[in-house]
Amino acid sequence: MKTRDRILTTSLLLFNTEGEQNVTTVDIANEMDISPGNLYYHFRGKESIITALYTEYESNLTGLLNQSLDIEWDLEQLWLFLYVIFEEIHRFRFFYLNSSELILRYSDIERRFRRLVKNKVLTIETLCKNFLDEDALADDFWDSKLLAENISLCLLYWFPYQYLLSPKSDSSTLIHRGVYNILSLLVPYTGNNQQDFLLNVQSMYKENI
Amino acid sequence: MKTRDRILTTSLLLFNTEGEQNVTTVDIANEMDISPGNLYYHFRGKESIITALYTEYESNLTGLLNQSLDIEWDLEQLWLFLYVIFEEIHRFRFFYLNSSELILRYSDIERRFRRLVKNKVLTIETLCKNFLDEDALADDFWDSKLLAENISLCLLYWFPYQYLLSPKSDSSTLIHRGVYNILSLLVPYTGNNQQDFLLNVQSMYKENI
DNA sequence: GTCTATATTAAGATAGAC
DNA sequence: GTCTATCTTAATATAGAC
Repeated sequence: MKTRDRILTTSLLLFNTEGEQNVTTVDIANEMDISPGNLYYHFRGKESIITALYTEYESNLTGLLNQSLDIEWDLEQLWLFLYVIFEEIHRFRFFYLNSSELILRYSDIERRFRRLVKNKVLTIETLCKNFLDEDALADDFWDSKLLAENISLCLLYWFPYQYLLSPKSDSSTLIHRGVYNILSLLVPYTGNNQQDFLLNVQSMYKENI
Repeated sequence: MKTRDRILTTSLLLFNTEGEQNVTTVDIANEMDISPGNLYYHFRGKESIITALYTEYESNLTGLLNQSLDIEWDLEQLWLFLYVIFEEIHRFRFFYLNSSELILRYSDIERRFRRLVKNKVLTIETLCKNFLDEDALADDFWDSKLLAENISLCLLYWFPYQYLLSPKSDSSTLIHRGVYNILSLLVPYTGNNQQDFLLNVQSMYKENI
């Protein structure tokens, strides 16, 4: 593994566990047993490491979101889709543990992160419309919009919220619970099959945990 | 107004607008046109300012939460209650814009913040049980717990989410939309009166905006 | 590509005069 | 109580040897 890649991997690990603001370039170099000077040979500084990480994350997530359009979903596919999204978010969770302050300091990432979130909300709205009973989503545009916003909010802040309540949670369990939580938000909009849908989701949850 | 109080007021303002990590003791002193030395006469440092602000916030919110128990709620009271909570959160929103990193650095606040959030979830659960149709909340304990968790998550991250999507939002509109959003989460659990409840909430929203 | 040594900058904090 | 001047510490960044 090349040093440049090791720097990215190590930075990601430290940012996720210690918080981006609590990690310095020297910390990263120490963790890798290389000198700070070496680190600065590969990257102009911390911001440029963060930008490289963000670029990877953005491209992964955009790929996932684009895949999802024009598909007729069943519950199992939907579960898997949400699972993979959560996994990706978890892999780069430091962006979320600190999104508000991070975007204040790095305005380039601010624009890109905002665009990505808006893209995410739109994808979720489309997905909901394809998946859910159209009659159950009221004519009033608020309903489907509110639903998509709440799902998006949950996707964004699920990990920060869970780490706040219990910092030592097991990540795989957290992801399963996150998927379950989002699917539970859909229940009221599944028309006449609410009871079935809920039972299916619950049994899926129990299988996977 | 005494200097000590002016320091707290100014710090709160700067923390909320610039982000806590982007504000130094010198920034605070400059904003007030006093010397850094003077600031250090009144507070041991930034952490001790933050702790003082947190103590005020905690005591305000605990008071609100305690008030709420053992009351039979109608929709109007509930609207007002949520509004006041959101106002208080907004007043000290810097804690929320950066909660994850902040608690990593200040472990005293970490314990207290976690306790407060848990207290909040419990209050919301009780409140839901009092307010909502008991039959609509399934026997399975997950349902009422999930609902309370989602409301709590929304209370915690409403402002960070909204500022992320549109940084220049008007705060009073944001609060109204936050209350509306939370009440909309309750709709599926209002039993046979769902339609009425939703219409009432919507008209209340339109009145208040 | 990598190291050591060092320069630069900024935040945090204190001492002592007024 | 408040100011000026100054110290300490830590993070960021670069230069030059290997």
